Amino acid sequence: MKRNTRQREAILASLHASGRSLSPVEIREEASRDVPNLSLTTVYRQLKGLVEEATVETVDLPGQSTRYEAPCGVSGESADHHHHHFHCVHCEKVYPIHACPGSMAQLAPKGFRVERHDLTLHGRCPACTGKG
Amino acid sequence: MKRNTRQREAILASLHASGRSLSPVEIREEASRDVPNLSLTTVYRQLKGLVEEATVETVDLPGQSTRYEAPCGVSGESADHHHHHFHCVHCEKVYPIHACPGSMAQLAPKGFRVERHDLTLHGRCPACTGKG
DNA sequence: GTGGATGCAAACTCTTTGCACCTTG
DNA sequence: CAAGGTGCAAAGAGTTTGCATCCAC
Repeated sequence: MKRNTRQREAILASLHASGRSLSPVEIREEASRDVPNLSLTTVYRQLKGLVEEATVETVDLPGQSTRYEAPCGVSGESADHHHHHFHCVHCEKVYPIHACPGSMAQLAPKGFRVERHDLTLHGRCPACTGKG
Repeated sequence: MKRNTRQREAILASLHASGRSLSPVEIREEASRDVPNLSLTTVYRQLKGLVEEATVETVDLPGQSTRYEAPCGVSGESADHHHHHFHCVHCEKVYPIHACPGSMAQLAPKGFRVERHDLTLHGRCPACTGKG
């Protein structure tokens, strides 16, 4: 995955433009505006390559299939900026949350070594607080 | 799902005996000792019924398919006791954590209404802290 | 020009459904 | 005995792979 193909550019553009985590299907929908016949296969293959080269990050939320996001541009920090996610139960969109409650190590019983944590908030995004 | 079949009993027994969250495949492995020809189809069907009647709870962790657990017997509390999970990155087992850092509502940006949160700790369980 | 990238179709994995047979109450 | 449950096989949904063609460098 080294060449700058139209497909690759369109996929990256969709991720940067959205500012949130997208599923492969969402990416294809967005990128299809630039590359009409873009196949899902190509989306999956490009994402795999982009994740390997750390240009894109995977986002795994409970009960959902993997989404992808462009690393945030927070003050010079690069790719692996630690953050969490907000999942809107109404529109199903996923937004980054650049905050963290801190170490969770004290929650585990003795004998468990905590190395990492994932936190997901569920609720209504600003656009959906009044709906349904 | 109202009858007490051998299959149903074996599935429930495997969940209670384990004390942790099991995948459908793990459940079948355990329950197969009691019911040798137990089909995965039946496991899925019983789990669906058990979840509907709140006898069993689903556990969704990031990047993994749904697991199931018997509600804990913590001091008279019933089915929907709020808790989190610890995922061992070595043996892949999932353990309940009966602790919670409390409300996470303040982490979300203004305009987001937080209704619920999921927290998953990753690391080594007591049996795996020395291994690999 | 050539090796990497693409798109289609087929393969794969996980889960659900259709259907004939079996079991519980 | 009748309604519900089981097991097999097939169907679906999401993701990956094989292969001939295409295109970026």
